[in-house]
Amino acid sequence: MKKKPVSIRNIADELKISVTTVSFVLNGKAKEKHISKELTKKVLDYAKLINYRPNQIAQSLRTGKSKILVFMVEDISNNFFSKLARIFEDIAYEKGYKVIFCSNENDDEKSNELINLFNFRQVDGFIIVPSPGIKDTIEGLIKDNIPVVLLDRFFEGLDCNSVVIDNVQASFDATQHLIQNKFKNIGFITTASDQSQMMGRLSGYEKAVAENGLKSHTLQIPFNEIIKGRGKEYVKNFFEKYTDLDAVFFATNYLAQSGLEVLKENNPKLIKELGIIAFDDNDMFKIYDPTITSVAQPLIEISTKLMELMLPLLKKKDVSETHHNIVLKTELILRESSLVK
Amino acid sequence: MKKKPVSIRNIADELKISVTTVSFVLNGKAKEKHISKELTKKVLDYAKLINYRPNQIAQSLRTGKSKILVFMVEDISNNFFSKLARIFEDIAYEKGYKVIFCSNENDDEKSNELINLFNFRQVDGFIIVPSPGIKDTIEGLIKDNIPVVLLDRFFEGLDCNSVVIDNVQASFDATQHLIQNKFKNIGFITTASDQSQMMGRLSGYEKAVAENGLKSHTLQIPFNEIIKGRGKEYVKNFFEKYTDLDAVFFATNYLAQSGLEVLKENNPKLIKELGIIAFDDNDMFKIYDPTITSVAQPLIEISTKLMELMLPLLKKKDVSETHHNIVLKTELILRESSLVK
DNA sequence: TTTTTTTACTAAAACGTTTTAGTATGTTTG
DNA sequence: CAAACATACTAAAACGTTTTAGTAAAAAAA
Repeated sequence: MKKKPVSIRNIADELKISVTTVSFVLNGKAKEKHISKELTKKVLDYAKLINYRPNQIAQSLRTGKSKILVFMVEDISNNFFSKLARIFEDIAYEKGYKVIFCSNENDDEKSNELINLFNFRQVDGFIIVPSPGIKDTIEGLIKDNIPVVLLDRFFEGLDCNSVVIDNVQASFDATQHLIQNKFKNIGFITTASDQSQMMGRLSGYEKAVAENGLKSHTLQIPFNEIIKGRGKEYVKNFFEKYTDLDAVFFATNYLAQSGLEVLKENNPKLIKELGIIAFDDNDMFKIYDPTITSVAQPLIEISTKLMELMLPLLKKKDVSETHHNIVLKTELILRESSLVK
Repeated sequence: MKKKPVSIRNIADELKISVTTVSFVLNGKAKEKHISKELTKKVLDYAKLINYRPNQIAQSLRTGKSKILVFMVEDISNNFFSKLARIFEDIAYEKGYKVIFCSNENDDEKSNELINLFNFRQVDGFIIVPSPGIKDTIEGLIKDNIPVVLLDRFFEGLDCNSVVIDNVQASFDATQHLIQNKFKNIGFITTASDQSQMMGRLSGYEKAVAENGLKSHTLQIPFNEIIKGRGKEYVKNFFEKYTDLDAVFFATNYLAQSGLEVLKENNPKLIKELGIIAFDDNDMFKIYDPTITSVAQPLIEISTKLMELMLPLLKKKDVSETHHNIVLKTELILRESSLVK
């Protein structure tokens, strides 16, 4: 029943030539290998006729290249990451690479498990949004000459390719924007994390607040509390404690979601009264009431840069040469929630 | 620099035994193949010591199984599909399968291209949200004995495994709910599509409306107009034409998004006055004002069933035996938007 | 004319597994 | 005591490619 796919051998047999010749032709090495024009054409024509597709598994075994990339993010169901994945998918396919997406939940064990699962040899490269404690693992990959590009965050003191945004500036600008719109008591809700992106966002906020002689009010929720779904309680307590807040800046999109949820449940009219900005845009923000101002990351640019960094690594034999750290600008999308009230 | 991974050969050489023996032991066939306890232990211990991981590419070439599944959806950045992907990911990994996600944009050419790209042999099975015109392609896959399970929609007259929801019932219940809450002029906004899921949703709505002696008001937007981003205009015209609508039911989540966007732009207070239900839930619906009633699909159940149908196909040699069509119930999540106004 | 070079092609090894079809012992059984 | 069987192991083929190291004939150079 199962029709066996045609192989290079079938072509060779049919044309009474060797597999070597067929392989050379099919790999565009006809000239280089002195295969005659006529034979070259015959092979090409017959291959097309029987719709020959090379067995990539066999190719991989022989060449050591699988044409598969791993795109490991925190959570593929998160709006930011899924949008990014969608764009990266197209770029990768265009270059002949397939992509395996996976979610590490920002958990070290899960990250290591996944990286291990892919077993080094069976994928050509890794795009990784690293969890906090896998610096050594990443270092190991680089030592083993596996192409890696970090995304969204990086490790201090680890020389590795990365594509990130200027979190400090983004956060500074957003805060500054709130201040310009007359908000004076700006709360900052973030995760208790020493990862680069979160540190950047915090310091951008603090810088802006300090420069304007305002006080900072930050809530740093432990990550595992968020995982356990207890983030909302923290947010609730925060709003109860600082009743004189006139604005709030959420450092991630899921924090913005829980934050809005809490407000909706406990003090709905505050949603219209507070100045609100969320990090990472969401399609729903432009139809919310009020529409929510957000810090939008340049998804297309990020994906493009990722591939630009990845491609040379995939060609090279020595990956450890020079690393590049790309830092991209964000865009502050102004909407109703941050207007002077 | 690049340290070469250990192979079965290294183990054999080190222990002065044959690769065959090592392979048998490593595949748990020690007893069956009469390998002595002592040798078995020695192999296992040494394999663990040097952290042996089989080269899956070589395994794949030999066995013809890649342990990779393709999960093809309309658009992985769509909330519904990314949530589903996240859950399916875990289930698949648990069973030792990796997953390649891809987006077909509900486009036939793209679908065929992708299926072709995976080249039949290099992946073990396909989970597919089929675009309208790939019935033949799917049939071809089944004929070639490739495991396929359809998702979200199916083809009339094609015998193939599938996991879908009871769209008619879901839509009927949602409409009925609006009617019970005193809405009398219910609009239905959908795509002009003859795909099973959309037909089901339309007929569920129409049945409910007819049974209650109400008039149906439907807007069917051509799919390519939506792609071109012109969906909003259609919605706008619809609302302008039927000014006496008191409720609206959106047949997909992206339609709900454009719909709300249009209302927000042109007639914001209508959002609070209309009865609103959206097909497919969205995290933001519970923090919207008003919170939006939605028809939620059972994501975990869907993913579980998909895997339950897929696994036996992956074992069997003949895929074409009996097919199963799983139809799951949805849940109507009641929120403010559908309450009596 | 002999030697060298170029052209046109190929045999066979290699990638790392799994699996078939063994062999050489030792142990029962009739 | 031979025949049958069980135990413990292995050689080699196979999966479908790519690539190295060729060969044989024709053309060019000496």
